[in-house]
Amino acid sequence: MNLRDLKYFISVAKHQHFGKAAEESYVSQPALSMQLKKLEEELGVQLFERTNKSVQITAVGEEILAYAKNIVKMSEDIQSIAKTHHDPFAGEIKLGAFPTLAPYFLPHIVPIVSKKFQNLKLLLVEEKTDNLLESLNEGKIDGAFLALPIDDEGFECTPLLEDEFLLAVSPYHHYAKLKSIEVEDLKDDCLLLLEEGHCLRDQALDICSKTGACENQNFRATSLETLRQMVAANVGITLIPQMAMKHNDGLVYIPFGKNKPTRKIGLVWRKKSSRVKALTEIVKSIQSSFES
Amino acid sequence: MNLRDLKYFISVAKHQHFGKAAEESYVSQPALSMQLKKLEEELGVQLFERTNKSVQITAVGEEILAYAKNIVKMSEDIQSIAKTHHDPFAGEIKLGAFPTLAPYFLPHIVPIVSKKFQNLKLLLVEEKTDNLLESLNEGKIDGAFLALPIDDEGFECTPLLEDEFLLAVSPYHHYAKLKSIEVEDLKDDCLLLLEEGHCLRDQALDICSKTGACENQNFRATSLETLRQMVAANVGITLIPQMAMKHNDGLVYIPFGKNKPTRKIGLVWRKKSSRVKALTEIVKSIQSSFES
DNA sequence: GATTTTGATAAATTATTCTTATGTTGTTTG
DNA sequence: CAAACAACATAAGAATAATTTATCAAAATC
Repeated sequence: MNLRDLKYFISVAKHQHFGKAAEESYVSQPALSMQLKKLEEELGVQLFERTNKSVQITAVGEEILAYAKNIVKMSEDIQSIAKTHHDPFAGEIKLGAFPTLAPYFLPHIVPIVSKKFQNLKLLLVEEKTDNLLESLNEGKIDGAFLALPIDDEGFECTPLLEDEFLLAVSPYHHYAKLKSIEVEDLKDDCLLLLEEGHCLRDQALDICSKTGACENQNFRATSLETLRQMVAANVGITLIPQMAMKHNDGLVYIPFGKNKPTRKIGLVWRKKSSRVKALTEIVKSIQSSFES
Repeated sequence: MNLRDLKYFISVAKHQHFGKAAEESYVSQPALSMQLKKLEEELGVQLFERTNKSVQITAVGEEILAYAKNIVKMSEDIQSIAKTHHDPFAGEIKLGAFPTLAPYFLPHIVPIVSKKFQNLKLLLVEEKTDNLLESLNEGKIDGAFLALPIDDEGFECTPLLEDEFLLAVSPYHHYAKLKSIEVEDLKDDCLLLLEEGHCLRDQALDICSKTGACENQNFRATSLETLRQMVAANVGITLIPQMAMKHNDGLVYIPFGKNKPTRKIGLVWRKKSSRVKALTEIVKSIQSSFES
């Protein structure tokens, strides 16, 4: 069986005439006759009763015709699906971001991207980095906004921005009056950190280990907002990325002086991703939005 | 696009491996790779992301996969439909008989045929001859029990039996005592006949015209049973086919002597009918039932 | 009765698809 | 680290399949 044969079949059923069907199918009449004969032989049933006067579909033919029409329709559906996806800037694209980035970053870039690519549906996922990498690998998402570097040969990473860490303290904390601070000054402090699995925690720990600062072992926040509340309550101090900084949230943010600790944010995708085109264009549009 | 390509596609999606898919499809791996590549080019979308390590279906691929599976399933449905109809003595067969034959003839032959061809569903239609011929031509029915001869080149006719006409009279009629009668004896009689369109009427008129008998113009029955009632009420006399004769119906049936008028009943079908095999076998089984 | 219509058939050509052999790339292993 | 392996892509020739043109045969029309 063959899609083409089914189309011939449908055409003959429609016209009840081999010649007209052949014309409609842009083939010669013998070609169509032969294919139809072959189809009948393959199925072992007679699809039409032919006389010189008329071509009549049989009962089995009628039954099969319904299926044939459905099959051809679905094959056309496939082509139309392909066509809409043919435009790389159409269809759905699934992006992820980790939890300490998503709520502060996505609200900025989503309007930019969706305005530029009107036919692109952005589906967003907020997950911890490890889960995002797994989803990426499994093809569940097309790209992820992650803290670079990502060490995986299968991935392509494009840096987007460098996000500065600030020291967040309560207004009543003795650091609150400082205009700036150095990383080394923290060597005797204990920082409040997020629970395991957050990359922000790892980044902060990394900074701590370089300076001698330690982690407050009594508490681990489950979200950055919780952390913010804890600092406001003067339970301790922490590092907050500039992006997550809020004005009038009851906290004092102290910038670092010379060796500013930062996190580098970039978009990551599978090298062989079928959405490479869309992803690189998304990166471009985000980058140009930073320039203005 | 092509049914085979879709099968290849489904197989690769299933195994996530070209080699295994090729094995399952009984083709070489390059053949499968090429067809899939062609399919991708035709559709203008990438169906899989390929690395040496893994084969992953794309989002579009996933979407198309669902359709492809459906298409392949339906093509298998077609084959199974064909297979069940492959037995020429299976499925439905539509037969017709005219009204003055159907109620007396079909009850005899239906049990015989349906016992012999257990998988054959008999659908029966009772219509006047002209309508049956039209239905036959249009393929609405596969065969018809008609009074022969039928003059149509497109039809095949097989005679089944010769049905004798008897003269039906009331017990109070002056013919009632006769043991037999000749057609010529009716030359001064007026017969009760059926309304227009019944072949029995035409047959009776034919006999009348040969003998000089006339039709009773005051009344035309709509069915043979009505006619029987009229004769019983001694309104007139008529010709009744032997097949429709009843015992103890209050009528006297007088057989004709030498030149017995008869109607010849046969099965008629389109020469090119797809059910020729079944029809000829049905004829055989009916004929052999008469012998016993 | 000649002509036209319509589907079937035949032979040659063209197109497609397959197989085998080989290439390329990345991974695993001794 | 090189060799072997695994997996998909590519190439060329062979095998299949489908198409076209020409022709036939049956039936219908004028």
